[in-house]
Amino acid sequence: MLNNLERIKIEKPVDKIIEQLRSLIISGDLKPGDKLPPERKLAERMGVGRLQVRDAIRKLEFYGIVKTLPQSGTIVAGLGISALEGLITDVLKIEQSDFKSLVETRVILEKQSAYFAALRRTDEDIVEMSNALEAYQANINSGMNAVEEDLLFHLKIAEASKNSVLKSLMMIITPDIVNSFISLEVCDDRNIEKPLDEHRRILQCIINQDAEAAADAMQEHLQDVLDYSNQVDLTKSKK
Amino acid sequence: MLNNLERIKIEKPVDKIIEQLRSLIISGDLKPGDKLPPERKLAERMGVGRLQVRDAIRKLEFYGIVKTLPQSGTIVAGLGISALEGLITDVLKIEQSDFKSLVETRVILEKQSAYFAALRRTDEDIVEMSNALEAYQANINSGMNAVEEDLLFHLKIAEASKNSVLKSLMMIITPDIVNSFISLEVCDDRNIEKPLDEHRRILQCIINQDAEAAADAMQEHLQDVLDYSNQVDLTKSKK
DNA sequence: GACCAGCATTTGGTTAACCAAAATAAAGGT
DNA sequence: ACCTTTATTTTGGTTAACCAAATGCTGGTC
Repeated sequence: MLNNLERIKIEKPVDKIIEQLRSLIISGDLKPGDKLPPERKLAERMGVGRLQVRDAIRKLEFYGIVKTLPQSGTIVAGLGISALEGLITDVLKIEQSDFKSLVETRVILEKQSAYFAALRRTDEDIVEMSNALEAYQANINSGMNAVEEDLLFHLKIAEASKNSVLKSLMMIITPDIVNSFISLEVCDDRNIEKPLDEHRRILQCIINQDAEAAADAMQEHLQDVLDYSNQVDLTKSKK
Repeated sequence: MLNNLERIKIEKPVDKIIEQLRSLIISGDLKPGDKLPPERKLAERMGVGRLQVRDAIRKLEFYGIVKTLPQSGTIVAGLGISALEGLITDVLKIEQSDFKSLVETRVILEKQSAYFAALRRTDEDIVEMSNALEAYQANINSGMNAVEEDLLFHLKIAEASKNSVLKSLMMIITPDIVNSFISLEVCDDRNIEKPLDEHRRILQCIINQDAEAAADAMQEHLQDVLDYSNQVDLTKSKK
């Protein structure tokens, strides 16, 4: 309904600064490893406040593009110029991920997560996953919204996979998943029993340490969403 | 050599603030959707400067946990409390990812990336990937370090996969990969021809639109690193 | 009584001044 | 001539004051 309003182009000032930093680096004389101009100089040259430059550097540092040493300076990290060129532009666009890519990637991560969880789960992991599943079931039975508990169950699987990066990436895309689901109104109240059964089946495969079956069960569980995302993509392409 | 020095526990103040915010949210009365205390109150209550609270909120906002509206307040985003509990703790630890998880996850992403690239690549993508491969080859032939060009080739494959999220995630973990490689000195100068051949083979599979073969070629290409990461993991567990 | 204009307060955003650590330059001693 | 030591400048980090927009309140008007 308010999707039309979302298109207000908010060119946040920090993004413009990042863009200028990008051209500064690409234009040449900033090899990886040597330090870029101090914050004051950058602020002055770009005609903006120093705090905004600071924020831009923070964001770049968060992505590992630069490394700032206190009271010493900010250096560009090991990643090279050629890679940076494509990198920074997409850092800016990382939020506007399209729904299809989002779901597609989620399926990949979840499948592997279930696969590794089946191989590596401990007894404690089983308890955690079972508890999450029960909370999910309880909310469904009382007719409440169970989106949180649904995600919590998937998160517990990721924990059982013993792969911290896999779990972190899943958590990174999870908020986008939720937002997309809400805005697209996918979470309608039909099919309240089916996902519950699928969750139970996934858990059973993990308990049995059958990795292939767990991955398949997860694939099937997410297949509906995947199909839906393809439909959405088709309808959106008409716009 | 300086790995011993890396263990200096730097409990950055902003992380402590995030931790306190977490307990604030979990402790109860902050339902998702309503706004948390203003920055000044938080700074006063925690006994820290306001700018640090500000940075913590920025970081949380970046992860989509909260949403800050200018001149109005900061609200916690849609994601629920139960999910947040596990989420924020790992946001703090997202940087210290262990090498094995890093490589393992990279293999997953790269395999799928090659798979989709084979299915969806355009003629323009082929040109881009070929150029990256040539640049890689040129640097190798002249005896220079080709890490950047190596990654650039993989990045072009991700672009050809037409999955923006997949590409973004790969770019998120790439800096960590590079840092780990450097600190562990994996990139020794032996085997300079083998990866080049593997790159060519991967590209050929993608051009042929043979998705399975492309994924297998990528798997084989990264198998050495994967094996090495398992060794490292074993040696590190002795420490 | 409902509604709206206008004022005061709240709140995130911004600026400028200041601080301490680090790097650099300079001086002095060997 | 070289190294050590010290003083100065540079640099990121921090604090406090200020700004503009947004919210809530108040009083008046219809």
